[in-house]
Amino acid sequence: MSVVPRQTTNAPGDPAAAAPERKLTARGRERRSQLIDYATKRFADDGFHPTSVADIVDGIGVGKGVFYWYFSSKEELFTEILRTAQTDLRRTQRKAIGGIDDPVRRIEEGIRAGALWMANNPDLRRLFEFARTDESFVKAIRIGQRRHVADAVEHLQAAIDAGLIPDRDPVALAHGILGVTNQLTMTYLDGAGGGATRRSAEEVADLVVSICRNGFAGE
Amino acid sequence: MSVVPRQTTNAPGDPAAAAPERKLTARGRERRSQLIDYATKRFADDGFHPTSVADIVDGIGVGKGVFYWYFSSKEELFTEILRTAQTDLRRTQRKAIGGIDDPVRRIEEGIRAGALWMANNPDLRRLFEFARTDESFVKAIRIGQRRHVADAVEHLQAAIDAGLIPDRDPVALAHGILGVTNQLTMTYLDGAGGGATRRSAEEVADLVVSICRNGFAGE
DNA sequence: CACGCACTTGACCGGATGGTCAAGGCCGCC
DNA sequence: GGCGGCCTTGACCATCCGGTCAAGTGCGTG
Repeated sequence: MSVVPRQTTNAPGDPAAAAPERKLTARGRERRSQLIDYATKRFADDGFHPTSVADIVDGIGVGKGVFYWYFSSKEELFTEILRTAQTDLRRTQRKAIGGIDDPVRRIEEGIRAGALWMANNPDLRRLFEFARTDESFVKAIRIGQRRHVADAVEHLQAAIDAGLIPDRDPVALAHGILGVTNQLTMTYLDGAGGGATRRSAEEVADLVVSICRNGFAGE
Repeated sequence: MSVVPRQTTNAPGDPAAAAPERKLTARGRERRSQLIDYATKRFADDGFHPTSVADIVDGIGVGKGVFYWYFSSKEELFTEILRTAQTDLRRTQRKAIGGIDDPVRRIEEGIRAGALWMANNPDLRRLFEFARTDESFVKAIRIGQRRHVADAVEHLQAAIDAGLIPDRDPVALAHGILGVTNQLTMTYLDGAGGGATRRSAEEVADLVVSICRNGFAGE
């Protein structure tokens, strides 16, 4: 019997990674979550490539078949983690700016919520960062990032239209905000701060907002 | 023809992989550069882990032994690439602010030079980004980043002392600048810009400087 | 021209990896 | 109590990987 090598290439820009889509009982759903949680931790700690499927199932204490009962491949698992994380981040931000009317405050609270999410989910933040550097996942990450940027642009444009902030390229601004958020949360909350003082999540969020609003020279 | 056992390894008890440190002829130096250049490209295109030593030597068209004649391991090669890239970036920035006295202009030209370097060395930028996500290289990358931040902090502090910019945490500011530079060069110059307009390296550098200086609200 | 050393070859090794599968256990439901 | 399907096992497979090494090749030098 010939071995089917790999099922990739469907429509361009649409990575397949078909999930098994099985009927899961309560027990099954629990095991699936367990796999996702444990894998997230291992991927964040040791990296995606260095973490083998055997590492994951051994760490949980189950047979290898369990993994492939719930996921069709290691890539699919990772993509699934990314997708749900992006959804959660977006929901968190939307909720944070819920009842606010002032566009500038909407921007600021959105930034703060984003920074806090990164601070509270350091594993997922690391996974995002890795995914941006790996050809296999770059596409998946960009879908969420594009949406993320679009959300921010909307509020920036509203503030510009209302004459509340200067008229500058809102897309570039949105990317700038993203960059500051990533870098500062990593530096101050992931142990990457070389000699930098340790800070709480709230302090870092305030710092991010302040820098995004004023830059280094703004009044 | 008897062969005297070659003594390639250095002093015993040295656990860390060290460079072979051989006497290289002109031909040898050229080969070494060729390996570094080709590996840089492959690492940037396909990723560090997915690129095997066999890929590298096959791509160049030499035997596997050649690789291990010049480098003691794949990790050592990568670390070497990182180190020389960091040195080059720093030198470029120092040169760019050479004859400038005004602290604010020094900051701005430093940022611009950094952004231009990233734009002109997209492969190395990607390698930096990956290295930050991999436990094995995080330490190496942080050495350079710490120095990079320290340079920026020095100029920011000078500007603060001269009363030219507001007195805000210069370390956080420096990290913010780094984050903006990385994100914008990636977005606009690495093909990661989802629908964003294509821009020249100079335009992006100006954008980075502007955002770092004023944020989204600064006048 | 001959000698020695820088350089190159490519088969080979032990081990790890992603993924498969036939077989068996377990649980809920009739 | 028995049946069917969700779940689990773990040996097995083909392949690949980083790294080694004995055996050359060819160039610079004396």
